[in-house]
Amino acid sequence: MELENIKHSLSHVLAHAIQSLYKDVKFAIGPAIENGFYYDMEVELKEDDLKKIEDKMKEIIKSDISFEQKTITKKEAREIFKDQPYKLELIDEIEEDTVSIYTLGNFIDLCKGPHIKSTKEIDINSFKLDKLAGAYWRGNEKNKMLTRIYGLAFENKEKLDQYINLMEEAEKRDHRKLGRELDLFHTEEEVGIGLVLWHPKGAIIWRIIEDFWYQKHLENGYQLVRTPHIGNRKLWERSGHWGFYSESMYPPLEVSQSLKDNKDKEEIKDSEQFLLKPMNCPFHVSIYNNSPKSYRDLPLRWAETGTVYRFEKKGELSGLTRVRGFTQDDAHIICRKDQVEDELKEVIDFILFIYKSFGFDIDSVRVYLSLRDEKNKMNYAGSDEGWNFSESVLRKVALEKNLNFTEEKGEAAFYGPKLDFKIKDALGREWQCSTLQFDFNLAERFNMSFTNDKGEKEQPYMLHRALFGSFERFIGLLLEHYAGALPFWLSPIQVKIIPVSENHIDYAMEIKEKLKGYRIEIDKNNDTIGKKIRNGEMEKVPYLLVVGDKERESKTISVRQRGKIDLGVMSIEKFLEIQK
RNA sequence: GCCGAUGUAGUUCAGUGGCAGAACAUUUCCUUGGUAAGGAAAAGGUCGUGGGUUCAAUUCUCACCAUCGGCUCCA
Repeated sequence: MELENIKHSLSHVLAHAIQSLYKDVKFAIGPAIENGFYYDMEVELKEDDLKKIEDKMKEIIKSDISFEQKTITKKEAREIFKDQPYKLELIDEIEEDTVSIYTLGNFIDLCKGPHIKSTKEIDINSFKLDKLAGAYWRGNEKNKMLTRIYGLAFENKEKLDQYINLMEEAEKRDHRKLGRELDLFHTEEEVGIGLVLWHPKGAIIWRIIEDFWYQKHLENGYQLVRTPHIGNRKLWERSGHWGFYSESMYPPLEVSQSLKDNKDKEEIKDSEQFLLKPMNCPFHVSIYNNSPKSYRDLPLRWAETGTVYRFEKKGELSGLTRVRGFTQDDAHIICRKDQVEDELKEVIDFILFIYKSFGFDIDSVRVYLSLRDEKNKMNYAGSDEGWNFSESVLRKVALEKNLNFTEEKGEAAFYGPKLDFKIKDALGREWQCSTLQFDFNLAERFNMSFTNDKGEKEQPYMLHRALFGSFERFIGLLLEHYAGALPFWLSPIQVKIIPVSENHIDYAMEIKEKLKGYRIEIDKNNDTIGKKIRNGEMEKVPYLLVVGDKERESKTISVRQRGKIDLGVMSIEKFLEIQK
C-alpha cells in the first residue's frame, strides 16, 4: 500500500514540476499504475524534455514539501480550478457537496488521496520518467488528445534497475525480432502492411500446429468445412456485418467488371459487389441452410482455419499480434437449447487442453466474461431475452468450470456475449487468443431452423469459438513464451548434423537417412566445429549431432542438447530413446 | 487515425553540408577442424519517398510513407 501512495504522490510531484516549468498547462488525471504512475495533461512536450522535468521533480522531492489535504465546497473548488477545464468537468460529476483537494507547495490538485505525508519519503533514485505518449481525455477518441507522461516507480533503486533489466531481456524475446533472427516471417510495404509473409521455417511451424489442430478437432467430434475469402455484399447485409461491423471492414469490390474495364473507366451496368470476409460465420450458416436439418443432426461442430481480413488502423498494427489479414482457427457449433451448456463446457475443456499442449500455464492466461453494455443497446443485435439467456449461461458454465474470470461490461461482440482468454506478451501486454462466443443473431437473421421431435420448426443456437484466436497471434505469443526455443515437436529444424569436416558429410547423410521422419539439416558450410555449434545454438535447434572419424568408426553420434552441454557419444537408438 | 520516437548494406549499428563506413551474413580462395565466431579477398547503398534552401543535401527544412512505444480499437 505504501508503494501505491508513493506512486500516486509522484504523479503530483510530476504535475508540480510541470506547472513550474510550463505555462498554462491544463491538468487531467494522474493515477498510480502497475509499475509506476502517469499524468495526463494538455501541454506540448518532446521526449528530450523528460530529463529536465525529472530533474525538477528531484529538486521538489529534496526540498521536503508536505502534502496537505483539505475538504472544501464545490463552489470553492470551482473557483480554485477556474482555469482547469478537466478538473471542472470532474468536479461536476462528484455527487457530494464537498470535494477533497491536496496541496503540494503551490500545486493544488483535486484528489481523494491518500498520499504520503511529505516528499522526503520518496527515494529520488527509485523512480524514472519513462516515456511520453498521447492519450484521449476519458479514453474517447472523439475527445482531445492529451499528453501522457509515464513514470516508473519502485520501492528502491535496485527494484527499479531490476525492472529496467527485465524489460531489456523481454525485448530479446520479442517475436518480431525472433521472426527476423530465426528467418520465420516478415512483412513489407510493397506487399501490404499488416500482411504476413511466412518463410519456410515459419510456415512449417504453422503447418505442424495446424496438423495438430485438425487432428484434435476430428477426435473431438468436429467436421471440417471450407469457405471463400470474399462474399456477396447481400450476404454481409443480411448477417448484420454491413451495419454493425463496417468500421473493421474494407469497402466493396466491384465485380461486375474487369480490372481492364475499370481502368478504361467503362460504365458499370449491373453493379455487383463482394466484400472481403472479416469473419467466417455467415458462410458456415449458408452451409447449414443448404438442406433441412433434424433435431437428430445436432449438435453440428464445423471447423475451418479461415483467413479473414479486417481494416485495422495503421497505428494499431504490430508484428504477428495485430495484422490486417489473419487466419482464425474458427468453428461454429450449432445445437439445441438443451445442448448449449454441455457444448460450452466441452469447448472450455478443449481450450484448456490447447494451452496445456503448447506449454502455457493456465495461470498465465487471464479470462474475461465480456458482456454487453445495457446503456448502449444500439450497438448490439438481437433480443433482450437472447442476451439474458446467453449471458447467464456463459457465467454459469464459467463458474462450474472453476475459471478465474473477470466480468467486463461493454466488451461483448455485437452479436453476443463471449468468454475471452488472454495471454501476456513478453512486454506484459495482454492479447486475446481463445474466445468462446454466443451468436443468436445469425440464427435469427438467416432463419436457421431444425425440425424438433414434435415435428415443429425450431431455431438452433449458434456458438462461435476459436482456440488459438488466430494462427498469427498464437504463433507470435508462442515464440515469446519460449523465447524462440520451441519445444522439439514444434521446432522447424529438430536436429542439425554437424560433420567435423567435409570428409564426414557422407556419414552425416547416412545418419540423416536413419533419422527419417524428423526435420533434419546437415551443416555443410566450410566452418570450424565451434562456428557450426554456435550457429546451431543461435538457430535454437533442439539437438546438434556432431559426427567425425570417431563416430563414423563406432557408428555413433555425439549429441548436444540446446542450451546444454555435450550429452556425449551414443548410438542412434539411444538418441531416439531420449527423445521419447 | 491521434501523441511521441526512429528510419544509413540482408542484419546490428557508426558517421558527415563536399567521392558512404564497420561488424556479422553472402560469394570465392586458403584452411580440414572435436562442442558458442580460423584467415584472406570480393561483392553488396537512390543514406525511407518527394519537395524546398544551397555552388553542393544522406546531413538543414517541409510534407508524406513505414517501423517502434502509447491512446482508441481488436483475433
